[in-house]
Amino acid sequence: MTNREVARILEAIADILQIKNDNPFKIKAYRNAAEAVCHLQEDLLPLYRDGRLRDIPGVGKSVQAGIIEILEKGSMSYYDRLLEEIPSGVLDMLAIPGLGHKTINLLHTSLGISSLPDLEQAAREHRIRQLPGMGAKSEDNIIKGLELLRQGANKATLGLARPLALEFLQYMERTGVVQKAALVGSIRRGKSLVGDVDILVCADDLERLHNVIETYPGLKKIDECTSTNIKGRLRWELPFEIIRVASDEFAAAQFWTTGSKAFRKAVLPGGNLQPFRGLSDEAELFGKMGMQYIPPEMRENQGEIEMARRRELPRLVETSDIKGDLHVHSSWSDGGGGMAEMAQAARGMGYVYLAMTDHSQSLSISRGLSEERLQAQGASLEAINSQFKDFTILRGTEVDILKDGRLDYHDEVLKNLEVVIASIHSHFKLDREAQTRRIIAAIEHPLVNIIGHLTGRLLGRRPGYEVDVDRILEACAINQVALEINAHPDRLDIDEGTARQAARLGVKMAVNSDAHDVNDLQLLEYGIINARRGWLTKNDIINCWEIDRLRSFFKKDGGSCI
DNA sequence: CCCCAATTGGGGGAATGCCCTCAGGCATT
Repeated sequence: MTNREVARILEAIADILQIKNDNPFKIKAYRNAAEAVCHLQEDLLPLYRDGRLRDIPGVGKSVQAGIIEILEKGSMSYYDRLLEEIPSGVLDMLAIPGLGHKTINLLHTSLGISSLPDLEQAAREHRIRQLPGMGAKSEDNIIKGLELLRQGANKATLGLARPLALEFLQYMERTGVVQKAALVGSIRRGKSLVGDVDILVCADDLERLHNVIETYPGLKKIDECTSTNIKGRLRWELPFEIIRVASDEFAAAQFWTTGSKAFRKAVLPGGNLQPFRGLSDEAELFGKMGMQYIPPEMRENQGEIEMARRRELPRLVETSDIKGDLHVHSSWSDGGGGMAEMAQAARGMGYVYLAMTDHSQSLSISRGLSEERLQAQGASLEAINSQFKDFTILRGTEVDILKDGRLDYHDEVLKNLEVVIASIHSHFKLDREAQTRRIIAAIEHPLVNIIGHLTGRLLGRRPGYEVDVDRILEACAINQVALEINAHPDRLDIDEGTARQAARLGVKMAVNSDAHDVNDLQLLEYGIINARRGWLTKNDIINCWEIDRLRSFFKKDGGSCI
């Protein structure tokens, strides 16, 4: 059980209590504990073994007891009892935009709605508009929200699926039941939303393989079990498939099961893998086909096959190419770590620079910095910076783009910063034209360097706002403004398609973690995967550059601006 | 519920505008 999963249970308890209209401080306590567990740098298990769970700020006597129960038994009796009152189907309704705890309580108690299907039926039968505070529009929004949910249904973010898949894979390797094992399928290709976990294995002892899988603590259930296939579900109902092949077929099977379907069809139309038996790895296989090795992230049949035949594949960016992170929050706004702590962690990752980019004043919910506090932060930052010889903290901001396209700080304030990210955090529902003009106004502002999370999408939860990407890319190219690839696995914004289009137009990008604590810095990896899916090289990505080149880009030396 | 002062009891809410319906819930990181 990962920290994140324990946190999700605590969060669910808070949600149930809030729906029940319980003591607000109790709710807050569970939410605080969930957040604290989420931001924890250490695993809960060793903390539990050393009896140090209470050391976590926000974890008291009773939450500690709950966490211990979860770690020991995989469940928690208080949570189970709450679920009897408020079933999980009621909690599912929280995913619908516009429905919060109060409204859900009303729907549950007065109409007896306990699931998403119940909700849909009630909305279609116009029973919801009879409730106080609800009308025809509310019913409309509910139906729209349900449709949105259905689109993302049965898909998990890479951020959820990949760690679970790796944990499962490592478990099988640790038990020694597999001679070879590899992640394949859409997770290997790095898709941002995946349907299932596909793992390829070689295992001589079939019976033992079955036993080992049946006793895996992260297993929910097994649906199907043959000598070549084991299908079932992991935690969070994540489907998995284990594909068992002979040792001399492994490389060919790796190639075949990684896909994608379109790639397979184009590169090997007959699907005859016989000539590729006995190969030692995929590289050899590509060699036999007269091609360069195609990285899994590119295998979508979008021109990469022809390029590989001509030996013209780009050298894709790698995590080790990253020299710094340009979007990081600290406890000055809504981050969980101090500036020095974040800087040390970034330095520990081998970075040579880090931009501190806390929120600006309009985003009050994130304790956005007033111009005065921003100045104070700058002074503190300089003091920390002077302690480093081989590392630089860049003074920056994630400044809000206001409704009309103006920025949330005066130019005199922005002038003193080295990195200005401009992002949208409000007015998501402007029409396409207004939204596009708003963003272009920010791009044309001479002091803006990067546009943060361009579309604001949250994978599986919220579509991005409407923007004209072509016009935005054009404006970025003209004004020497970079687009962010926000690496958070719930965002991955811009997406791979936009990234590829941007690169073709000469628009530079920044792969940023948007970290709110030390752990989050590691999320940058997902951004790199997404960048690779967009065929990017280190030249396309400004935080792969030396600091001098980066600084000169920010000064827009070569641009037509200023 | 947790924390912090003390060892039983009091204090603690992230701020603000939008939206839909008519007072207040919801969304934003």
